[in-house]
Amino acid sequence: MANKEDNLKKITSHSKEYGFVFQSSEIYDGLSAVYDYGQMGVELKKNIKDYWWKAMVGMNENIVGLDASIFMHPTTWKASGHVDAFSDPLIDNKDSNKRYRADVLIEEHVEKIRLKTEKDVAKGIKKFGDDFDEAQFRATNPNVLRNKAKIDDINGRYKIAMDADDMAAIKALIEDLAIACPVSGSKNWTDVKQFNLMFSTEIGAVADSANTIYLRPETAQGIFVNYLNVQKTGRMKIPFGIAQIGKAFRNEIVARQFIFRMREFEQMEMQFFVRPGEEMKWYEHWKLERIKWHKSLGIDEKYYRFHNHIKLAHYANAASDIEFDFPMGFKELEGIHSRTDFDLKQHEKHSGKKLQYFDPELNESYVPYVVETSVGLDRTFLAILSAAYTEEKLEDDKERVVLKLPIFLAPIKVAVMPLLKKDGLPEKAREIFDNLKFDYNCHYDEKDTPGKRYRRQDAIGTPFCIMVDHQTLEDNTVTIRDRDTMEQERVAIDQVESILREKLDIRKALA
RNA sequence: GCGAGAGUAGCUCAGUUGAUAGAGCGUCAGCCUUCCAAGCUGAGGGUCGCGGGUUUGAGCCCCGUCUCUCGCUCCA
Repeated sequence: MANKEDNLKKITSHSKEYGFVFQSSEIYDGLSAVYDYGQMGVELKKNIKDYWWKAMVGMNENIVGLDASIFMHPTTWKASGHVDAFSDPLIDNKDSNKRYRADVLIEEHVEKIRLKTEKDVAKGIKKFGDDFDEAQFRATNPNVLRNKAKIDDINGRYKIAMDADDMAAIKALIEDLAIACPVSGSKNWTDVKQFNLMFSTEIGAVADSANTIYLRPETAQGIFVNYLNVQKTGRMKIPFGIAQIGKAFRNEIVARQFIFRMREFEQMEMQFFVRPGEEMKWYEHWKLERIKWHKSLGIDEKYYRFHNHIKLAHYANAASDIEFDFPMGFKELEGIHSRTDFDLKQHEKHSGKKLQYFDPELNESYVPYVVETSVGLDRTFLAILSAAYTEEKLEDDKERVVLKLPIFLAPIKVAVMPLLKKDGLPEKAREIFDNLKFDYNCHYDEKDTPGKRYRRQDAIGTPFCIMVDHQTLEDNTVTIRDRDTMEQERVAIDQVESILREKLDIRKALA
């Protein structure tokens, strides 16, 4: 385990050293949980996006793309439930240093009181058997009534406080109820702090609370509010999907573990609109399709597993995660959710617009059900990087660090190098480089010994190196060196392009 | 937010009881001409996280502050 944790450190520093990922605003000591993609990272990230887009939009006739704005009408987030569900009142116990959700503490307290009543009822049943009139007992027993009044009072105060965003009142409630920390047993609490997980800002020149808008915490809502636009203008027939890649923002209380959990991150998601009643069929379909996509990257299957949710979000009736064995253990990489018609219904309600689809086959209109696939782009990036990062022991106790990236995702596809920096070899290598750069990201490198140059390319995951040597000048052949096997193959220069094209073809992966 | 640890060159780090800031690697230039990182010569690079204090004198001692890392709470 310590070894694996070490691995995350190694990947983080390798990422920095070779220009994959830098910490944001590093010259100002950095900004926690925000990262920038460097010259290599931006290429890898772009290739992942393209590959996903190709698999989702390119390969499916009934899926189209969308690029919705990050800013949306504030009512969007009321409708989606994020305004209410995405803000947690938090409180710390000063003695145990444990943090709790204030609402959970209060709920647990209420639950305790409720259990007392149930205990009393159970006692009554035991004592009086069939003669026990439970309904009457619940309606008249002084203890029960007292407890019920307590609960109503607590819930009432809680609701008033929350509706008014009155955190002091929440704290007062916790103190009045004499709730103690389960760990320290003390009632020594900090003030209650509200953590809104959505970032907000103001639109318009004049700051005014009426103009508060949010940075989207998920890209999905942009799809939902556009679903009818796309359906009508694209003449889409159910079932169909809308795919989108975009940034999302969450004000995580604690966000760590490199790019795994960031405040600003990127999602690749697809909302699939289906006939009500058929959602489970499509849910299963997309679970299979999505795991297939991950496995098409060629990473060992043991890195992946499904995790089915038992506790569901407010909008879902089934949910499953594809988890990846990151350096810090199995964690969520992608979520596949059956979101029912919750979101569209909510938007109908809040907008007053009909968001129904007329199904010619059934000759009826309905609000479609939605199956969502949502994969973290940055997490996919980290997954690929951590699976690719390899420290190899070679003969003579030598070591090499190589990124065994899926070759079609590598930032640089081929490096061209002259064996020596003289005898006309650089000119010949340049010629090959200048031709290849139209089709592939290429590097030209003539500095240092060949071995050193190979290792530099290994470190950034370049799958192929083309070496121009003296024989090249005689018979127009070069060697192509393979990143993973380190073996060289001598081929004619005019075959290089077709060889590369075949090796980098994604047909096999996507078939 | 709490607790713990850390902050000196691009990276990894050293820096004694307080006295002109160091190494290795990397980078760049030149030499060498070599197919899997270790040849030679040279150069560049630091207001020691920031601010204040003690002192003739602070990378080092004291106070404050910021940031990062780890743990806890949270995580469609």
